[in-house]
Amino acid sequence: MAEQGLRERKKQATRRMISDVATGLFVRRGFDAVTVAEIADAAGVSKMTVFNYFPRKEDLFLDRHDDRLRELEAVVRDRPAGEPVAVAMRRYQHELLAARHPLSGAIEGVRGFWSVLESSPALVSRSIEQEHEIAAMLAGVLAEETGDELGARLVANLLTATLTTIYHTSVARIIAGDDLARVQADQVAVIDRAFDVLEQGIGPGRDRVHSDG
Amino acid sequence: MAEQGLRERKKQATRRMISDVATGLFVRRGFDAVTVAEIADAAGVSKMTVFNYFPRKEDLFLDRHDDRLRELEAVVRDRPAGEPVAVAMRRYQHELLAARHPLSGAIEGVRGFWSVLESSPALVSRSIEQEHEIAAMLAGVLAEETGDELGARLVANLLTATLTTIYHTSVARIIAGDDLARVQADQVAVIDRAFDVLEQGIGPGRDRVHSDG
DNA sequence: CAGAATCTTAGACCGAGTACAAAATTTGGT
DNA sequence: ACCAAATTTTGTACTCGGTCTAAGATTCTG
Repeated sequence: MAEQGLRERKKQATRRMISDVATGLFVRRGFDAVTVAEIADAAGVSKMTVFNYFPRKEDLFLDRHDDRLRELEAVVRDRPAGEPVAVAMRRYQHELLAARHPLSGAIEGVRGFWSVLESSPALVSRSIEQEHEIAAMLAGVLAEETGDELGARLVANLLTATLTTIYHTSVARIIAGDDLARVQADQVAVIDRAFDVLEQGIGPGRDRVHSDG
Repeated sequence: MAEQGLRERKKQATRRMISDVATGLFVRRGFDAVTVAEIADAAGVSKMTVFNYFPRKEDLFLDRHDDRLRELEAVVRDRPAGEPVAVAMRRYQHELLAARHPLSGAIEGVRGFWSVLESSPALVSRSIEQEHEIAAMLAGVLAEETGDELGARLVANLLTATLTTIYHTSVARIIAGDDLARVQADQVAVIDRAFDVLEQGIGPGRDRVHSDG
């Protein structure tokens, strides 16, 4: 199964090549200023081929989404039996951060990434859409586990909101020019605070710091 | 200030007329099957004028967004001093439901609305974007109140996730063919459950089931 | 090596959205 | 009521993302 034949290998290579060429152009000149025809040209390929690999122009830039979706699904599915989703996800976020993973948001590269993203409403819109796909996936997995549709959707949407808040907090600070090392250090507390709120709620109930149950 | 002059009144009328014509066409034939040129034609106006009032085609259908945004902002801003946002928002959701307001999601009309919405990815995408705008607005208002950026964003995003979950729950059931009266009755509990989760968190902490009062 | 299956290509085509300058309409002052 | 300024509407032409189709090139199977 590791062997895939020439055709499949060529396709993977072409896909990556197109994506790389496109990303390079986007970074240099901004998303909207680069046309698909231009990308095809620079990649030595026809416009149709570009769309063949990437249904929308936005997918040329946001092409890690599927991987992320699969990884998040694995986090939920493969967590120890009986462990609350929030606990597994909190741990995963800490791991991302510790590994200096791009998706932790606490990495130098987000500057370039974010400036391209913000350069285009279409790109922003698509990334929001991807966030929604994550929520839908989580809701599906959880509903499968518990059979409780409403509960699954509630948890999935709250969880997704938590993840994006954590990510955006880091990105915002790095964009603002904060020192990377400092942001990385602070993110540990950000993750914990976010998940504390998720687990204990926003209600004024008992003081947030402490749990009596 | 009630008097607005002929020009302003005409603009309002034209705007509404275009929107009505467009909505009619969308309902009959689906969003993507109707071109803007066609709408302009049917409305007896030029294509440019349509875009003059509605920057994107999607706005022709989702034109209540600004009102909603303002109303939600008022709910937060005008709530009794010291009252938690979640409490004010919960009350507001119950009011929407009691008033059989379209935005409660528990109303016959959502069928047509939703079928048009689902008929177009662009429309779905735009509505998700609007949801994001709501979250951003709430985050802004809350940050203004407390000065706590991270806390504001956390609460705003969780709150928005709660609102959309409530709405979608109702819509999904009505689409599925459930009896309207029954859905409306059940929504009271849905709202309370959703806000209970929001206020008390998804953690395993205290038993989630209790407290129906 | 032959034929089936798949991928790529060129070119025409569609619709959303923009640019621009001319024409129509409302406004405010007299 | 009339004129000039401000604003809105319109027609036309254009760009760009995305789809369609039919033909050509490449890889696969045996």
